[in-house]
Amino acid sequence: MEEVRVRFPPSPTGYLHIGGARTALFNWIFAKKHNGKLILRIEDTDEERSTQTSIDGIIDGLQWLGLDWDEGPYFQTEFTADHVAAANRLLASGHAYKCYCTKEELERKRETALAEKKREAGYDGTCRHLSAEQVQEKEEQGIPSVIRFRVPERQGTLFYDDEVLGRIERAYSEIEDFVIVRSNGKPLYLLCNVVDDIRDRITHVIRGQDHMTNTTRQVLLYDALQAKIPVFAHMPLTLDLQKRKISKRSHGEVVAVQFYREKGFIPWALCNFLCLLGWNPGTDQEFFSREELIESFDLSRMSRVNSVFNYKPGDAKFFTDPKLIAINEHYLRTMELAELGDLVRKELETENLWDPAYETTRRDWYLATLGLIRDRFHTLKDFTTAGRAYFSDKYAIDPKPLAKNVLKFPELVTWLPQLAERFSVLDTTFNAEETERISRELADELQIKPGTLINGMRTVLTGQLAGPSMFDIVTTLGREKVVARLNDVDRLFAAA
RNA sequence: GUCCCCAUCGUCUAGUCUGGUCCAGGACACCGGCCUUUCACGCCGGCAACACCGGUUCAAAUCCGGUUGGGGACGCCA
Repeated sequence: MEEVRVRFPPSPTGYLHIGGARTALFNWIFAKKHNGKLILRIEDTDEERSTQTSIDGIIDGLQWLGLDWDEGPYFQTEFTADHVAAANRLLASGHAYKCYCTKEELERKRETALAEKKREAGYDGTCRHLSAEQVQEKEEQGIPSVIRFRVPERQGTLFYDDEVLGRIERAYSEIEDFVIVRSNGKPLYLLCNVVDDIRDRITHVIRGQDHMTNTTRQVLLYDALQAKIPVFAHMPLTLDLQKRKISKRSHGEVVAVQFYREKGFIPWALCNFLCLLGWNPGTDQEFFSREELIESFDLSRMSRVNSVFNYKPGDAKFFTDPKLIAINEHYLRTMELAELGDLVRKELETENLWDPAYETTRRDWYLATLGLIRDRFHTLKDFTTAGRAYFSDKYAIDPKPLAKNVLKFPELVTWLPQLAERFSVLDTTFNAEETERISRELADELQIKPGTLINGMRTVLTGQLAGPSMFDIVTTLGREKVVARLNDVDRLFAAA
């Protein structure tokens, strides 16, 4: 059987956004599923808009997501000779012709057509039937020209069979003679893309529905170049709540892959979310390991309906699609602790909170602590913010619990040190049961609710309103830190 | 405007090809309850959709036609 070869061909004119990442993901899964190859090709023929920063960002983003490729990155501009040769072949075989119409002329024609509101398919064919003499004359005058593809003057429709959408048809008469080479000699996307796909022996072109009109024209190109037409699969698009195509321009960083990296998302969680946009396995399964996704994936289960990225600007709680957050949370609290440990390590390192002992003598403590605190967290960032008190003695006290659980009870300034004193004599018995017993006992003696002591303790020890069971916190932190922090309670009153 | 694609809960979607098991299933979000020293997690329960009209049929979310709605494309961008 023929080797499956797919490609991801981003144009480096901006960062990698989630739509592009989704396209890359589906191609990646497809390649893996069929033991095929994924080719990364940077389509940088638009010299004015292509940037190195963008190239780096795209590659960086793909790597972060864990989407690896088998060949490339190739750069389209390195194959200009191929593209020009193909254009010349088309010219020689009569599949293309030189067009001397100027940009300005065409623009004027377009505008008048638009004004009359009866705009027909593109180019009017002025240069299509130029005689050899006329062409020679123009050449001698040095009039610049572009190369246009000569769309066959056929009755009926052109069609191709899309793996997702079924048969797609379009009347030949609806397809204009499109430009394949600019007047400066630079070949255009439509041609380059086909020439490269032929050279790279691409078998399946999996891309967005926004390419559908390109595909009909490219099918013509494959025929004219006498190459086998690949299988096309047009995926539904991802839109915003206003049903607009998502883009950097109108949506900003929330659609950038980089944003999720900076926000502390787990790369695979983003992939998992993305694969559910326009695809489902036909079962109720929503969480997939890589292997499971590759196993379950099938192009035939791709939806034909555009999906909406449920993002509401200005929402403090749901700063991106709530389902994406939910999926990230799911992974955060169910993934292997060792794996989570590696991800959190990076967070701790950037905050200078990493202790090498977490890899050795304190590894058990490190992983157990992550397991204790992760249930309440949303992203990896929470480990160094809300969870900071577990890894550092310098942590902020949230004003809300400070007021509610501490300042409201001024006597805590003596109660908590009292508690600390009783804790301090505990040695091997400094465990959850004993610390709880002692705390309740003291509350009883002071004739206050245990909650007063417990909640005050939580605020002082972690700076947080909420957290794990208080006595798990106490044992995790250890006697020394607990005693020190409780004794230090007066600083909170002093500061207030 | 022209061509192409699409149409199930607020969002992601199952079900449509092969009509009956669907007074439409799951997930997220939301609401309520349980658990609890806090907040979560977890568990239980609830709210919520077949765009509209007509046709075919004993029977339509499912097939057909139309309407409406949405999207995409219409560059010497990719």
